[in-house]
Amino acid sequence: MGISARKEKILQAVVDSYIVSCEPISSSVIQSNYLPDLSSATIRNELATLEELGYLEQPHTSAGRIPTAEAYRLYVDKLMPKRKLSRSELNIVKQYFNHKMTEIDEILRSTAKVISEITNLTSLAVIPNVKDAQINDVKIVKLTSNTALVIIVTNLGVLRDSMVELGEDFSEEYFFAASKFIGQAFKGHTFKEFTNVDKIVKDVKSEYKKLFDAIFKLIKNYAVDGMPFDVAIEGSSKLLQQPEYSNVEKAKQMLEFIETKDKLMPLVKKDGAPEDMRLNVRIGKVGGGETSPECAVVTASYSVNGVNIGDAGVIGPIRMDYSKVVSVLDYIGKTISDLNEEKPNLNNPEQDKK
Amino acid sequence: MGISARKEKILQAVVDSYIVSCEPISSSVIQSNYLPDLSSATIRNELATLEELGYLEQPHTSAGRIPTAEAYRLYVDKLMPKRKLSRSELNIVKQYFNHKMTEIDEILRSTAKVISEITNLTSLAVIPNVKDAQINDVKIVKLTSNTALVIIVTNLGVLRDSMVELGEDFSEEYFFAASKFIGQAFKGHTFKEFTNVDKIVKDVKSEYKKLFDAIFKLIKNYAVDGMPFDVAIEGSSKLLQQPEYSNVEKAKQMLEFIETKDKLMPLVKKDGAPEDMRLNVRIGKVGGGETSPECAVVTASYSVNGVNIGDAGVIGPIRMDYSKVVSVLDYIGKTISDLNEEKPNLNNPEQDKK
DNA sequence: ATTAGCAGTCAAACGTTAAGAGTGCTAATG
DNA sequence: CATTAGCACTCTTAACGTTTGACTGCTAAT
Repeated sequence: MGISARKEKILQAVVDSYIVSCEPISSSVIQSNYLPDLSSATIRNELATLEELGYLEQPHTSAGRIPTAEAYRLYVDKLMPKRKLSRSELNIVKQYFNHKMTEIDEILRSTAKVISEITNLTSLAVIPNVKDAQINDVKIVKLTSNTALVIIVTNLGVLRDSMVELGEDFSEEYFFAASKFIGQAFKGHTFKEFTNVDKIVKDVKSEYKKLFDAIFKLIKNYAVDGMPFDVAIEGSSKLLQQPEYSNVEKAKQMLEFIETKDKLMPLVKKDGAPEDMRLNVRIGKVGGGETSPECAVVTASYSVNGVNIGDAGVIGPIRMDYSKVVSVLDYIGKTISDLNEEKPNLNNPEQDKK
Repeated sequence: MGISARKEKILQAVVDSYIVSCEPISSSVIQSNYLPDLSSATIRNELATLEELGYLEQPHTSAGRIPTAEAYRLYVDKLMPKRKLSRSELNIVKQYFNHKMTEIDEILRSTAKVISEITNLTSLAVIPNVKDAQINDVKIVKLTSNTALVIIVTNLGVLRDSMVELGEDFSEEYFFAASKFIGQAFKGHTFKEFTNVDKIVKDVKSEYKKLFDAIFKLIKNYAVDGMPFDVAIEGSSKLLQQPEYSNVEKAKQMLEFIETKDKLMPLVKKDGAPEDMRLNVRIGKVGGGETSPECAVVTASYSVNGVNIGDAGVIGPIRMDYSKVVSVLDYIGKTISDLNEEKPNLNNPEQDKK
């Protein structure tokens, strides 16, 4: 039960136009730039109905129309033109990803940078969880008399190291041997498998019990909470380039919102949408609560080897170039997947430069 | 060859006043709020001479005076009142530092957060170099067939790990043994000692030669370049609270400046000032070049155990509460030094809560 | 259903005026 | 000679009224 094809065309014209100009669109510009075969009066009639339907609004009686959140929604889902990245944009992406990346962190940080550079918007990248990552090995290294460093090697890369504290003073040799034993115990399993307490706690040699328990607890934490909270933000200043934030009050509200990273986290998780959908588009009062500003968040889930390593995307005014954003996110998604020829040392294969 | 005591009093009144109001200061407010025993006419005369001396300026003929960069300079060096932190401010600092911090990164990040929270300004913290840190141990852990992870334990904390790549496939036992040997070789030395190539390359067992060389190169890099480039920024949105950035253009320029972290780095290094001076105050065109905006940067060097671990401070409009900023930086400096009772596991000693 | 044409509306731009804040100068004072 | 009262002068800011021009909505014709 949609709207007529002509209405769709007109709506698309309004959104397309408004995205670049950020000014109310009049019937005459639609006519001259998009639909020269229709009279402006006809377009005016259609605009009036589109306004009744909730897709458009007028700042005041004698002004043009601007799209509502509904209009953007429809635009993204149906009307938006598919765009290819330009040669130079492709090159920018390639340059960012043509060197080695050892840490998940680094990949996401690069992703955020390149997204911001190409879209000219503020970008964000999060590491939501490593639940699905597979543990390849666990290494334990003695640091001081009662602390040891635990390194978890996964199929995605090396995890930010964690400290464990033990009451006793064990030797380096003890940790070396323990590493081998404990590494074997976890090897091949995903973090997710340790969500339930009592799995795989089979026959732990009593001498390693304490250490094993500490590391088990560590891994369980990863499985439950995901990664220690990390959001990378790039290009905050890009926000101020947008005319909707020429009002400092609005800009401040938005910047504050972006800075409180815990409010940002839930936005990249798609609610309701099917799990396999890679793209997540939120338009309007994104945070739900009253405090969250009117804005749009477009993110994509990125995978290496079929395993989700995180989400990245943009945050900005509702009026953004969705078409460009989507194509950038899409292309980067492919590029990241391609990164992964060797594990866990995610190199970019040389033969890529065909 | 300074200015008269009365002029200093008046100048201080202007700066003090302007810092809170951000509006041109008239002779009458100085009289009523600061120097009731002088007539406004006398103050006007003094203001006129102070303007000739380059300490003040008028936005237009019939306006009050605002301080120049020179005035702030004098204010900071001489006129500024010494302030004590309030009870609640002290508590904020304590709360930030009352849990364990294992990594240098973490300390600086916390420092940036607390500075921003108390001063209500954008803060920054950098890790300029670890040249003076002492190496306690070096651990090498096998990751994949041809890569290994190197962990350098210093008296300040654990360094962000680095990857080394070796042509051959060595066993875990090999790395374990190599760790012991190589750890011994570097133990007790500071990074600085490896600036010159040929020191301490005494008798390396030929079997470890290759690995040793790789790690030696790594440590030399730390010695020369310092830490891999890291600047933490907190509270960018605080910038927009300042009236000088109610103009979006100015705000954008400033945010962009803050975001290009490589421009920020040189600002925390004091040029010309004696090495032991902990405080670094820059006022005016801080970056030197034309592109850098008019602003002020106040940073302090922080040390643990007499070793410099980094610098942190604030960046904001020239009109900032220097007195408060200096006292905050000072107090935090002391707090950080106190953190270090155990090494390298920088715990906050329990007995601190007297 | 479409469209030409026109009256009506409203924001933004402009010019004018008035108010008010603050100075510099002059002349008087101790 | 330093200080100060007093006043004329300057310049910004706010307020107000007017004009301009951009669009629309409606009506009547095709």
